[in-house]
Amino acid sequence: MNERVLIIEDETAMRTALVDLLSAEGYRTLMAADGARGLERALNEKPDLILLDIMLPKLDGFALCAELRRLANAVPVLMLTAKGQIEDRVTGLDAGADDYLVKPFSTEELLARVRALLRRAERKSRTPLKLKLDDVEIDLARQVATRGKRQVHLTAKEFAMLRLMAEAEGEPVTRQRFLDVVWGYTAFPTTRTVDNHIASLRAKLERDPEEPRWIKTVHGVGYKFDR
Amino acid sequence: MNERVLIIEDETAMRTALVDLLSAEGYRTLMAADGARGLERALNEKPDLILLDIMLPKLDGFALCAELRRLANAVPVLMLTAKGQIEDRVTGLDAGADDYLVKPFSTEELLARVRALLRRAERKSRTPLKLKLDDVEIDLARQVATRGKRQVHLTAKEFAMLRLMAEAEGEPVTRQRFLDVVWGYTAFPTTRTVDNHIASLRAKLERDPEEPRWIKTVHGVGYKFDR
DNA sequence: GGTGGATTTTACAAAACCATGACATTTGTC
DNA sequence: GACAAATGTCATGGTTTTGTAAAATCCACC
Repeated sequence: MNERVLIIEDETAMRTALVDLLSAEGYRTLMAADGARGLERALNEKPDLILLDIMLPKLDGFALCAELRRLANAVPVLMLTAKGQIEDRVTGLDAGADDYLVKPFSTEELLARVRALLRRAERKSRTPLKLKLDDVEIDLARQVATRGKRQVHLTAKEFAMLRLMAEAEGEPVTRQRFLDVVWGYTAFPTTRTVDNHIASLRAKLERDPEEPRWIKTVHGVGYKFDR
Repeated sequence: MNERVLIIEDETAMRTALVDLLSAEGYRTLMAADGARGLERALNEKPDLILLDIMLPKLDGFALCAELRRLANAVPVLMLTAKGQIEDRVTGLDAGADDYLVKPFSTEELLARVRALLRRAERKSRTPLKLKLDDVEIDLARQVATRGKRQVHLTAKEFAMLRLMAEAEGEPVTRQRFLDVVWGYTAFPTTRTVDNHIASLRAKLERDPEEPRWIKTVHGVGYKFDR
């Protein structure tokens, strides 16, 4: 409870408005007026969420976000963009933002997104970093999998898919969502590619890949990880 | 009681007419004259129902509705469309509207739909997300059913039919309603198809499918779920 | 520029799901 | 009980979705 939100925004009026709004909602707020300080506070104070303007002195929002991700910081980022400032959401999301909002926006709209992002993050933090499937152990953080003593080699994509399913906590994940999250918004493989990776995951992890115990198909929807 | 209805409509005459009509019927009314404000009020004030014009300044009805759903807001939406404005109701229902009405409509027609939607929503909020039938447990939200330890596999259509019957709370559901709700307004299978799906539901869920304990036939009407 | 692994595409087979109609059985009515 | 209408059930076929192997491509690294 009482999540901490870092607001990185150079316009004073907007910044204080955001602080007031979020404080009134019960969030604790932190501020920064330029990109360099913003990055510093983000790393130092580990907020639960960042509201990030794109146009910023010193270091713009894209660069800041990309740098965070480069440092393996997974804090949820909600980008704020003036209309027309950004051609397509792709750029922002590629830099690693989790959602974006076009100014001017209504307060409720903002709060709804903030809540959604925090909920998603909460869920993420709840998912264990290790999975056990019969005799196979998977360390999602370190990207290592073992069957008994022997190492099982999984590729980066396979780990990412597994993590996404684990975060879904048993809910099915659609093929489209696999593509959006694992592949990103700039790559466009066919949805059949997903099936192939599922097949290889099953081949490596399931006792009987023909009758999967863990990675289940949800016909017409996608796949789910069954505990 | 005293449900709150949000009216999003740019034509002043129509808007005041709707407000007058609904107020006279005992509903509390809220208004918005364009899509952006409409979305804001919808999120802020959480009405029990929204009357939504399609042609709107700022943000049209389809987009508004789709955005609501994206934010996981399930408020019932009744779309109002001028004749010829919309080729098929499918588009609106695809955007997540619950019903639609073509202008000009009679006041009684409108009130009937409003009542129907509110009743349906009320019911929905009352129906539990899990059903128990002897040893079979059904989680309608996650779409998983178990008999003892073992999973019982139900198809998407079967879950949808079960949910519809559960929401009816023991009232019989007609074959036509099954088709309208589960199959949608674009598919037209014969009513016999419904019977077949009922048969497979019984085969999977009933102890003795010949003498169903839960899924009862109401001769000349349809089927009901008996608790 | 060659090599090896990862990834994607492609193509085809298999499985799941669904719709239909025939025929048997049950129900309601007279 | 006889009849007609409604429902149960099964076999069948068609369509969509999924499984998977093999070929093609990509890409980092040497």
